[in-house]
Amino acid sequence: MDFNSKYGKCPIYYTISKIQGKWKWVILYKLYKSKMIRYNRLWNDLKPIAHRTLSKQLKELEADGLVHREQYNEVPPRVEYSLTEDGKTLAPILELMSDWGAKHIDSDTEN
Amino acid sequence: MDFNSKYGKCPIYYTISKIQGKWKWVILYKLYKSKMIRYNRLWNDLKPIAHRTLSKQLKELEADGLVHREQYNEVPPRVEYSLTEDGKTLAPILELMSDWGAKHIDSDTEN
DNA sequence: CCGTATCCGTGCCGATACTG
DNA sequence: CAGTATCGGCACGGATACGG
Repeated sequence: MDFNSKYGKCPIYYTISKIQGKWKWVILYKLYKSKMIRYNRLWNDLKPIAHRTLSKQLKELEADGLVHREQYNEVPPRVEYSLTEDGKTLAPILELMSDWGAKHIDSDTEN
Repeated sequence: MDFNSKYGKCPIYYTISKIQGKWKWVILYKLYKSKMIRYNRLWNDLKPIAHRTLSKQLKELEADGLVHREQYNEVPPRVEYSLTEDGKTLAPILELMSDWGAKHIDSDTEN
């Protein structure tokens, strides 16, 4: 494996590097399930996430072309987030990750 | 979504929390593809990873029951790592992540 | 060969307060 | 409502050296 170039030519390393951050996968999953969701709704669903964190990770996802941001100049302001076409290609991974987690939460004795 | 309990009852959050760490997905992928691999081989393939990092993440994966460690008391010592049955259930995700990365590395203009 | 010990930088992330 | 600004802690991970 060659890590000299930026993403090391290791496909899976590229993927996890691109979607790094404690909440990014969860954010993507939420957007995937909601199709479209307002900032505050997202924030409430993901609480206890901090504003700064949510905002920053959304911005990064947007810059990476995975998330689309639509702003309506109303009063009060409204902003809706959704997956881009590129972002939607992650859907199978999101589903599998969620399924895997669901199966293993149960088998954990605690909780 | 409820994050009061340890894993917040959010399956995908559980998954990424369990497999957190800059290299864990790559390590798992390597083990998946190799079936079984010696420590030094792994270290070479993942270079520039630090010993401390590789060792620690392997230990955590072992503690989480995803990776099996087999030690042979020879001279020189030999240790082989492989996926447990539980670890193998991640295979579809590993495949998809790798595929996704492969597709998107190409479409990145740089590199 | 296969790690652990030690030390240390930095980058992520959270709390809180403030703005258009 | 939808964020940004500022500040700070701390956990993660890297370099290096040493041990079984």
